[in-house]
Amino acid sequence: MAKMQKEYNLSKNQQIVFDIIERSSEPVKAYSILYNVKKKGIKAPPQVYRALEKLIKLGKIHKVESKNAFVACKSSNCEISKATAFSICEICEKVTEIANNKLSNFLNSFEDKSGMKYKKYNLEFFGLCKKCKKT
Amino acid sequence: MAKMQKEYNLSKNQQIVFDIIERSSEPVKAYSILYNVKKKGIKAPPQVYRALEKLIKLGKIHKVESKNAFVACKSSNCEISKATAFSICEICEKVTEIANNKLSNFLNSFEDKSGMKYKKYNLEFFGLCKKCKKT
DNA sequence: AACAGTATGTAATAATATAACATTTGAAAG
DNA sequence: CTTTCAAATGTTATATTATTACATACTGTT
Repeated sequence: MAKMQKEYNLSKNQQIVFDIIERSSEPVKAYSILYNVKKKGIKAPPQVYRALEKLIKLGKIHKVESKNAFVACKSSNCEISKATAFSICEICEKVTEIANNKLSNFLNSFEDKSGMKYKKYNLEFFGLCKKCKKT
Repeated sequence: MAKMQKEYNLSKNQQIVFDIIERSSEPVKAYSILYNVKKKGIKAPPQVYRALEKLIKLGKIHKVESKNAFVACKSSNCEISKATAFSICEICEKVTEIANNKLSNFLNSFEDKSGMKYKKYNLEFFGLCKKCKKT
């Protein structure tokens, strides 16, 4: 039920693109999505990019900037995408969204001397994941 | 003197590219650099991208991922680029590197439950700068 | 039915980045 | 000084990522 509520107002193309991203275990690139949805009638880049743009606005996906790739948002309450953090393994390239209250509280309330009020942030951590650290 | 020490081991192309970026008051895009260095004999993208890659490795510039653009590092002690934070105005697009010990201490020591050890991070804050907030 | 806002389809092209290979340079070691 | 090796350069071509522009269709109001 909660799941249906999350998704029932997506348009056809938005739903198709979202499904691809949600089912992937790793970040998906725009042209990889395009390739995978050709069979569903989506043929051209703008169709994909428009869906991506809307999904980001809705907070259903995030863009991992350092990889130009997209992941589904894991936190069900992430209605609007304004605070994102990822951990990225430099060897296996696994990307995980970080859900950590201490981190988000710190960053959401962060202010520096510039007098700028921050509404949004994106943080990407790089390092070695558990598995790759061992090898 | 300190300045010379900072720069004397850059190669010709690296120095040319670095000069462009350092003199700019805003992030510079790779192809904008390319356009500006044609007169200096740099003619092709790989020449620019190779210089950028090296300069990033040296910590002399950073890439602002959300803008695909490059800025000179402001903190003179930033020998190796491993911890970067920027504030980005959503209206005027001004980008400023954030140097804040509380922030960098917090992020450098951050650990989450994933067991991943972070060596590096990039953080981009978005909001309205002082000027744009008023208008 | 008329309207407004959103979404779609399509062709073309812009912008960003890398691959591959030949050549040159510069510093260190013999 | 010359051999050597890593780094840097020059060059052509191409891969990858993203947007512009414009025509059409769908959806939910009034």
